[in-house]
Amino acid sequence: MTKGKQENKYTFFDDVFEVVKLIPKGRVTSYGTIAKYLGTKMSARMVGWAMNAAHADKKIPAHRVVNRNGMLSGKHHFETPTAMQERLEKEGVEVSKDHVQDFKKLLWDPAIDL
DNA sequence: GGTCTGACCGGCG
DNA sequence: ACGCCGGCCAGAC
Repeated sequence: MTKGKQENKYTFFDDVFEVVKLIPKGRVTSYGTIAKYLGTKMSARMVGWAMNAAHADKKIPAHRVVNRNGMLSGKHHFETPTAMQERLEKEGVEVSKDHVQDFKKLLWDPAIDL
């Protein structure tokens, strides 16, 4: 069985994509929150890395994912350095100086909403 | 095949 | 209060 199937290989990446896709409009979440929901709060870096792959999938609202400070840390990775902020504002999220206003209120926790 | 980095977080000095 | 460091998983060279 050691060389059976590797179906469970993409658990982490896949889980991240699923959660990010489930983020409601006008709501934001943090890398640590997702990682914690997956059970690996220490691997918040992986969540960000998963977003890198998510960039290939336009169905994944990576702009709704920010760091724990509510700052658009990944904005620099978007098409344009302002695309992330513009999109968030378009969805009703107030963004100022690359950081989400009322982040605590807009913070969407999968463990709570699900 | 081994090494390093990467859109982070939390603890410690 | 601020700064530094370690930790996790996976992909790229």
